Amino acid sequence: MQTVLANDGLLPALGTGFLDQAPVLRPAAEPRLGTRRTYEADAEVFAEGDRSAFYKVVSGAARTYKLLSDGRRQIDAFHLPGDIFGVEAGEEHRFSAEAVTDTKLVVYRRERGALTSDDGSLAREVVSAMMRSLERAQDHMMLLGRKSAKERIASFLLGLSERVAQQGTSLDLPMSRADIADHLGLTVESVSRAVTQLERDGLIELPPNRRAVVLRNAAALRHIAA
Amino acid sequence: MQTVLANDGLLPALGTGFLDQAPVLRPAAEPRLGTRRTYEADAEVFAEGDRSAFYKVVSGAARTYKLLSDGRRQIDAFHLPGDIFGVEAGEEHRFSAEAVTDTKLVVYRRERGALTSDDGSLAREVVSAMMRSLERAQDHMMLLGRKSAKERIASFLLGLSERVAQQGTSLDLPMSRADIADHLGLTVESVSRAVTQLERDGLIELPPNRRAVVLRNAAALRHIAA
DNA sequence: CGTTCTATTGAAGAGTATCAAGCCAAGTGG
DNA sequence: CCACTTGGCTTGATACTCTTCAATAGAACG
Repeated sequence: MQTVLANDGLLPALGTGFLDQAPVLRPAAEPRLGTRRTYEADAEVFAEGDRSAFYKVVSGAARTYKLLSDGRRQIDAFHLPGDIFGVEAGEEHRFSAEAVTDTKLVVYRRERGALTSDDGSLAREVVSAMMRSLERAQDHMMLLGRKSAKERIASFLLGLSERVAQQGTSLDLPMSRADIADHLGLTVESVSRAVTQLERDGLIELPPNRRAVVLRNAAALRHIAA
Repeated sequence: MQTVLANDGLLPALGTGFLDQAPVLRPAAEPRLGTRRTYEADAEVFAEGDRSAFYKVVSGAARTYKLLSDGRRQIDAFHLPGDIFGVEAGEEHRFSAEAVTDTKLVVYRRERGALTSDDGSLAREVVSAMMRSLERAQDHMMLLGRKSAKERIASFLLGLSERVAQQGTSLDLPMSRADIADHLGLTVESVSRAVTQLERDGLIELPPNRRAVVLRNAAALRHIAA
């Protein structure tokens, strides 16, 4: 019988320094299980009610979202290379997922032994991913509940830039304005106006096609982000 | 060496039916570790930056929240009897917690062995609590990002009533309008207006002190909640 | 019975949504 | 290589929901 989540490890782990021991971004570690799949832009990865599995982004980006009956959409998160998403408590997904652009994922199906036969690093990664999701969700609730449009955009751009970590260079925006709007609880028009405003104020700079951003004044953005 | 998170259990558990095996509400099972503490209304349980520990509500209610520098507050969740809160990835709490009313909690400090010497049921409860938090957070993001004031109030009341599970009877509101407002991303005035509106429409009924609700027409509320 | 705190109600204003063009980049076919 | 089309982004005008500011009402407590 194989111990799944580190013996002697997890709960202290849940506590102190767990993430340090098992960084989520480990491109080096080739998973023993899981199959690589390619999705083209806007392709469905899974839908609400599908039997759950989880996924790790290799390249591209994915969005997870929920819909109301009248079509209103809330994108709870964008998932970038290295991120794990789709972890669920139950057997079925409670939200849907799609590729934002052409995307490669590793799919881990929940078959018996799929994780137990591993050395546990994937298991740790999964728990770590879950916690990371929770932390992001908490920050995002603050954004959605209490921040203005401008503050939301500033927060979003800063958060994205921290995650891709290419300081100084241009930050790619793989997602459309509609995606950003549905993530930030705004309309496309409000997103556009806030972005334009920040651009006019000289805090950011955008190329003609508007699908990338250079953060000209990250300090000022941080100040705005509140 | 003691296995912390059920051997052979956790990851399939993360997958299928884990929650069924380890229901969070188990008032019967007396925890072997953890100390009971009493807090009076509005007392601080922990603050952002405090060394993390986690807590189980015995009676009363707690709120966890974050603040922006200018004082705007977002209450990410209310915690009712049976709920576990305060689980963190790092060593420090990333948000603050206070008692909503006079409240009794069991405090589990993260000392080495605090969980390992247990039979694992607490560990399972903790992971389960984390997942539950994540699910609630996802639903709450939909509420904050996309629902109207009236929809938010309807969702909130229904959610609360499902959690206390006293169908038909009066639902206690231990928290103030300000708390509700900061949870739902509204102002006290908007909360009050939406509540009054639902009352005028005959969907709910409130006592003179306005600190409880009877759901007169749950079906209609569900329809509004979207 | 007054004080205090919370909740409600009213009026005015701000911020974002909605509706409607217009613009521009990228792709398509001649 | 150049119209033409298409889809996403931006911009403008107006509407509406929620906030803000202000006052009143009501419950709880001494």
